[in-house]
This record gives sequence, C-alpha cells and structure tokens, in this order.
Amino acid sequence: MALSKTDRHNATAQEIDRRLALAGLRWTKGRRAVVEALQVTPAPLSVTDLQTAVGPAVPLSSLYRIIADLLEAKVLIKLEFAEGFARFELDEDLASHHHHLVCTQCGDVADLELADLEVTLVTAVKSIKRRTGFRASNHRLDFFGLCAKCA
Amino acid sequence: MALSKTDRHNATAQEIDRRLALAGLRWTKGRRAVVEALQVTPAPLSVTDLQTAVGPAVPLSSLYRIIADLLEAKVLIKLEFAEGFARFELDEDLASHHHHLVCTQCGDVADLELADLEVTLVTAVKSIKRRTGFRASNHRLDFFGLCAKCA
DNA sequence: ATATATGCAAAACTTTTGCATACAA
DNA sequence: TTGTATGCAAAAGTTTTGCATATAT
Repeated sequence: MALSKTDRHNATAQEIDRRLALAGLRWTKGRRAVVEALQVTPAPLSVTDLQTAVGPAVPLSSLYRIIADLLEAKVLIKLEFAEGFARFELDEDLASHHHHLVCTQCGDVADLELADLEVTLVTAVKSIKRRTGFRASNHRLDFFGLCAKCA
Repeated sequence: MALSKTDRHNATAQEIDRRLALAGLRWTKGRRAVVEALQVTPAPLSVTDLQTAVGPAVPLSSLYRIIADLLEAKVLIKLEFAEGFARFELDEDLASHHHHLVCTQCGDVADLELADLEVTLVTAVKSIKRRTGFRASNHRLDFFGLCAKCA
C-alpha cells in the first residue's frame, strides 16, 4: 500500500479537520471523543453505544448536538436498521465504502467490504437512470441473517 | 403470465389469511384496512401515511398494535431510512422482491425491481458465507439520489 | 362463550430545543 | 474578546402499554 497505517490515520484526521473548518465547526473535546469512539469501533454505533464509549463527561443532549453537527459537516453518516433508534459511523470517504451484516439473532452489526459488487452496482445505477430518470449518487446494501456465532 | 391480475390478488389474499391463521390472528376490520392501504400504495408507508389512509376509525395506538401483529405474522416488513420514523410495506413474498429509490431532495421513496442484480447478490451471499461465516438469508438495497422530478 | 382485538389514557423511549454559562480560536 | 459549544432542564415526536370494553370465531 502507498500509505502506512499511521500516515493514513493522519490523513484522515487532517480531512476531518478540513470538513469541520468548512462547516465552521471547532475541534472540541466532545467532538474529538465521538470521532475517536467511531475510529476505535468502525461498526455503526447507537447513541447509547456512544454514550457508553465517551462516558458521562458528555451529557446526552450534547451528544445529540455533536452528532447533528458532525452529520452536517459530513464527518458522520446516519444509518437505521429498523431497531427504533439510529446508528452512526464515519463517513464512507473517511473510512472505505462498505456494507453491513446484521445478525437477526444477536443484533450484532458487522462491516463488510465487497469490491466486486461495487462494479455491478455502478452498472445498476446507469440502468436505473435510463429506465426511471432517478440519478442515484449513493447506495446502501445490508445483508440480514445469522452471524458465525449464532449459526 | 400464468396468473391474471385478479388471480394473483386472490392468491395473495389467501396467503395473507394463511399467515394470520398461523400466527393465531383474526382477520379484523382494522387489519384489513392496513393491508388494503399497503396494497393500493406498494411503496413503503409511514405510520402517519397509514393513519391518513385508514382514516380516524383506527386510532393511533391500535394502528401501532395492528402493525406489530402483522409484522409478527410476517405479512409486513419494517424499513427505516434514517428519517426518525419507520416505514412499512407488504412482505416481499406477498409482493415481489424489490429495492428502493430514495430522493434526497423531496423525500419520496419509490420501489424498483432489478432482476439482473439479484443474480449477482446470490453470488455475493455465497462469497460472504465463505469469507466470514455469516449466513445471509435476506438483503436490502436502497439507492439515494435525485428523482426525475427533482433532478 | 371465549379468547382475541380495540379504544382510551398514560407512559416510555428517542431526539430536539431554550437559555445561561463555559470554552476554542 | 467574540462567537461557538456545552450543560441543564424542559419539551416534542414516535412508539409502547394497562386496563376495560367490544368483537371475531
């Protein structure tokens, strides 16, 4: 690979800085804590998960506001898996584009990269535009089933 | 096609009956209203959409309970698009398997069938099982972008 | 007749907001 | 210093639940 792990981490941090600056947001303790929690655990975290991760120093209302700000700055993306609450992860350009494996038994959500599939999806996007006029700029693919532990 | 539209509708109604019976659920006025609303509008509806569709005869709490029962009987499936509320549609075996086109401008959600893609996804499921041990029994694919009207 | 479904009211849970104070630039 | 971010408290929106009554089988 062209970049070492450390280089890539620095590059990512720099890109996060850039996006925050672009949105006129400051690099505060709370925001740092949330971003770091999501770097440590790349699988999508709920607000409750994040609350546990960052500890009681960040109250719930601030956590929600921090998340809203980071969403607006496109540092995070929001996901929902029909659980009744939202999950969040680092924007795909800050991580790599991936999909999710949702275990219907234990509720665990794991990340999955599937490069081959992306090629097919690009073709699908073209076909959709031709058939329906819809211009897809993004997609989301989740698989549901039993994880290795539960199977 | 082998079945006429009416035949297919009857077959679907019969299958819904079967699933309700299997779950020990009665075929009541409220449940009928909800299922019919979703047959008229196959794109995923929110609880508010359904409330409008079925009218004030079904109060909100009953609507939620009806939905919960129909979910358990596998007559409906639940979807979330990070809007802060859930959407519901007829189970894919009662309709046909399809994906969604979500307009990020106007919020409209349209259905899309993409048969070619399904073949690729079946292959992907095998590859996932081999690589990760995850046994995917189902998947969900949504495209985000601008609909023909908003583009 | 009897178990299930509904209606009303109250509550639980997730998320948002107002306002005074604390902090980053 | 100055505008932004945070903390606390209160509220808004979505979904769930208890209990008495009505209904489907």
